Amino acid sequence: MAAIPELEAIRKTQILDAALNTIATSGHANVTMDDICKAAGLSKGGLAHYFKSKETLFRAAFTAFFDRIFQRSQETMTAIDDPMDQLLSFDWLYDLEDPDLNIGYPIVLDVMSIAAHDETYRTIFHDWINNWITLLEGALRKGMAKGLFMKLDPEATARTISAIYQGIATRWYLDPESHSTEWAITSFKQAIKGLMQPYLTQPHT
Amino acid sequence: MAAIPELEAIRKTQILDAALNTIATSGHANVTMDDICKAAGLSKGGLAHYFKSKETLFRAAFTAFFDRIFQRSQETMTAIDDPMDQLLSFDWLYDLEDPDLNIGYPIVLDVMSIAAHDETYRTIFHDWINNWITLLEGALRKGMAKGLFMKLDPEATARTISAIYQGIATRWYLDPESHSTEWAITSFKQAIKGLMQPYLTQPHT
DNA sequence: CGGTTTGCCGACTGATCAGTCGGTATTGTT
DNA sequence: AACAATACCGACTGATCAGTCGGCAAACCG
Repeated sequence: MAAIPELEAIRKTQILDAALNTIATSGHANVTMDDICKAAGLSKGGLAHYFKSKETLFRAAFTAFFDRIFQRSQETMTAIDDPMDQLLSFDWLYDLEDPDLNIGYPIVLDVMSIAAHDETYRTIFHDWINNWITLLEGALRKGMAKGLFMKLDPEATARTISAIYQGIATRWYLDPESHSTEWAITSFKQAIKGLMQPYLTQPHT
Repeated sequence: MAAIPELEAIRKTQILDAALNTIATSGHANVTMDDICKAAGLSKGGLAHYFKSKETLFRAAFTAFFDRIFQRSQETMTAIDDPMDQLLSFDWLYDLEDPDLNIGYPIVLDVMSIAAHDETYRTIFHDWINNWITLLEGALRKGMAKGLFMKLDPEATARTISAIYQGIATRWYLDPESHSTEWAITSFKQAIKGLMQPYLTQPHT
């Protein structure tokens, strides 16, 4: 019997963290179960006790990661009051010192490349995006309610804004030599402000 | 001896095409040399005669693909005169009927995910982006020379524009259920027009 | 106490796959 | 004709790896 009842939860997060770190470092295609065992400090059999197969583990790891990122986004955004500032609040994406992001970029790129061939991963991606959209949509609706933004399609606009963030972030991460952090931050601000400009009832400070 | 002297070139493109199609269908991580042999109508030994290793073949295939896409972009763009229309000329990206693009999206996503862990692929990505940037930069410079755009940083702006295209295209491809083609086209036009708005000397028709 | 369950170990197995190599056939050269 | 080089074949090899399984130890149960 387990000494502590929460052992299972502890082990699972321990394994999921190990999996995420290993995948982020080597890429999902190059990761073996042995690598993850080593990173998690468990044996093959021990790991098998908690996750039946590699696929199960990978999916759980990716899902766990996206949940974590969503929490972050939500917390950052709700700490801000002005709707326009909320739309622009994702500058924390451009910080590789942040451990979540450091592993996050490779993970997201891996998930997207798998999603191109796998229905299940497409769903994971879809769900993640939808969370993101819900947050941005909230800010847009609030702005309309407050009379700051004119009438617009909040979902479509939210999708455009998040796609802009993602496009710029991908460049910034994969080719930092040509895409500085200043470029990234200036770019997303200009792009999003430019997009919102026609809908603003008053100039944004 | 070869019956026809161009045999080598023929075989190589035949193999590269087979590789690209197979990778696009299954994802680079799931493709075996045997798969490619079958697709190319050659045996293992036959294929080995032209490409020494899987890595060599993959790199050659990806590079060949990016060259092809660059050609396309260049041709499309030079057929257009107005600089602002040139910036907006990439709506051909949003057409899955196009065979190049049909295989192109999975390929690009694969390359990006590999690039996250592999210097060589980062270079391939970097070079591809730079080609793209050069084209957009040309349009921006022409616009400035013509007095249509006010003074701006052409490289940084070109990078922002192409990042917007890519962000929107990725969404459109991976989650079409939530990102319609109309959304994609409206989005990139709004975003790019919004971005350029402050620099326009006269309203764009 | 004996018996059972849980947690974990790591050697083993079977499958997969990249790359090799001896061979054949066709074309060209002398 | 003899020889050589190129183009291609496919059986084989060695390495890798996911998943299995028998076993052990510690904790709990009756």
